[in-house]
Formats: sequence, structure tokens, C-alpha cells
Amino acid sequence: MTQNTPYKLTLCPMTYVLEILGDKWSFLVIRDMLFKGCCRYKQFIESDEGVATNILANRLKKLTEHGLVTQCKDPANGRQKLYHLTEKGLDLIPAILQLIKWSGHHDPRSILSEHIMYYLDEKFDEAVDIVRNQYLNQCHIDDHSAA
Amino acid sequence: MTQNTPYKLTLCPMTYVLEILGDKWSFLVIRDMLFKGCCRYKQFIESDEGVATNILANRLKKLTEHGLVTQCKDPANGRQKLYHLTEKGLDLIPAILQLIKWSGHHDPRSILSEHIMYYLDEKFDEAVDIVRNQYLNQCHIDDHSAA
DNA sequence: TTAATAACTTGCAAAAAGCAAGTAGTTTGT
DNA sequence: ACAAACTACTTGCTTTTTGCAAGTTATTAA
Repeated sequence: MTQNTPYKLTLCPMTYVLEILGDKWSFLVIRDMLFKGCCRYKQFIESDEGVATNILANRLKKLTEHGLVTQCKDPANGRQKLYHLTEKGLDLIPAILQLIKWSGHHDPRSILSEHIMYYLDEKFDEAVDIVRNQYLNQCHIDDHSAA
Repeated sequence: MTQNTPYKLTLCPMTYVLEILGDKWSFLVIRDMLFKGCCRYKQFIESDEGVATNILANRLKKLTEHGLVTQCKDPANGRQKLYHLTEKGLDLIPAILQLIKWSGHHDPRSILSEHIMYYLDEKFDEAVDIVRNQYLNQCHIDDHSAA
């Protein structure tokens, strides 16, 4: 076996990722923020998959402690909090898009359009930028318009 | 909000991925195959994280049912089975490498070398090919040499 | 100032994970 | 040929985590 070529990639440590994203709810919280524009507790609760309130609270706390998410009071409504992705959280976009791309290719019930698959297959980096900017825009709007 | 531009990417379905990879052990099995050359039950059991035998059996079965893994008898030793990644499983390499890349950037205790980070940051597609070929080679060797 | 709302917390039942021990099919050694 | 060893599991039981319903607290609208 070719031992010391520069082409041998020995990378196995996934402990950090799995510690943070090793369960589906953490992933879904981030997905809801990125693609559904969720930034309030209630919005996550109302999201399709139906998280339990205690689980949601736990995951938001965990993601915040790990620096993927920030919390702040809604300046327009003091009884609401706003949750946003940090740079560290946004840096997960490539990984998440690769997972979505994989779904697009292998999920027999995938509903991803050809247009989207084209972007993921041929213009991946661009897709990452689009999702990122989309998110940043969205936040900007949500923050200044009360729910 | 820009509604109908071709740049609006509305992709949220991750149900399929999460159904298959929504827990850490499934991920770790695939990682062990890709990066540690695990292809036998015993090898997975002996891997660092310490899976319970019942959990491992369950996950290998699940991954096989979902078509990410195949099982066959070891032609060289009838009491052993060989587990291998299918094309569908190998197609997860980009996603896994993105997660590893993310770890490299954000895990304060990351042990990834600069060389590897260079590949992930600047030559991502090449890194995917390398990992893929590395795996395919490895299998070829393992299959024909008894444990 | 009463009612409603948002973001949680708590308590309990159900499901899943983790551990130890056991089992079935091969195979090696004598 | 037969006993001991090996590999890939399964089973039963304990512990942990999840999921659900019902509070609780802080803030705001009527």
C-alpha cells in the first residue's frame, strides 16, 4: 500500500462534528434557520417535523454554547428572542448542501427541481454563496419587522 | 424579498438523509469504512468509539437495507463477512469531507495537518477522488488477503 | 389590570442506547 | 473426527434519552 505519498489522506476525526450535529434535531434547527427563515422559538416549534419544546430548548442552548447560534432580544418585541447563525454556523452550508445534493441523487422521492440540482452539481460554490446571502438578507429583514 | 429570481434556492428536504444518517453511529460506520479500512464486524467493534454489538448489527443492517453498504461472505474465510460501501455510500464522500473540513476550521482541538486542510480548502474535488480511490484500492487488497 | 403571547421548565411514560452474557455457524489443531 | 476457538450476531436487562402534556415566568396588547 502506498504509505507516504502526498495522496494518502488519513482523516478520521469526526468527534467534534458528531458531538454538535450527531442528532437530527440539531441539524433540523440549522436547516430551519437557513431555508425556512426561522429565527424565533415559535417558528421552530411550528416547523414541519414537530420538535418537542424541551428538545428544542436543549438544542438551541447547545448550539449557542458551541458558537453556531447567537441569541438576542427582539428589539421590536421584548418577549421574543431572535436566534441567528454565526459565521461558524454559516460555514456548515457546504456540508449541508452536499447532503441535500446526495438526497437529490439518491432519494427516490426527492422533490428537488432540475434547476436546483444543476446548481448543486455544476455550480456548487455559487450555490453556497446564494444560500448564504439569502440567509443574511432574510435576517436583516426579519430583525426590523416585528412578527 | 426577491421572490422569483433564479437565485432563490428553496431546498429544505433533509428527511431522507436524516432517516439514514440522523444518528452518530451510522456516520461512524461509514467513516470507519472510508478512513480506517474497516470491512469486518470485528474491526468496527474494535474501532475507537466503542459501538455496542447490537447497535452495530442494527446500523449495518439499516445501511444495507438503504443500499449504502453491501455484505458478502469472505471468500477466504467463511466465518467472516465483508462489508463494503456501494456507489450510493461512496457518494457521501463530499458531504463527509465538508464536515471534516468544517471541523478543521472550527474544532479548537483539530489535529488535521496543513497539508490536508490545503487539499480540502483548495482542491476539494481532488480530495474527494483521492479518498474514493484510496477506498477502492483498500477493498481490493483486503478482499484477497485473509485477516 | 386582565388576558394573551413567547419562551421556556418540569414530570412522567415510552423508546432507544449500552452492557453482559449467550448462541450459531466455521474453522483450526490434534 | 472432535474439541476448542473464532466471528457475527441475538437476547435480556438497566440506564439514558426522547416525546408529550401541563405548568411557569416575563412581556405586551386590550
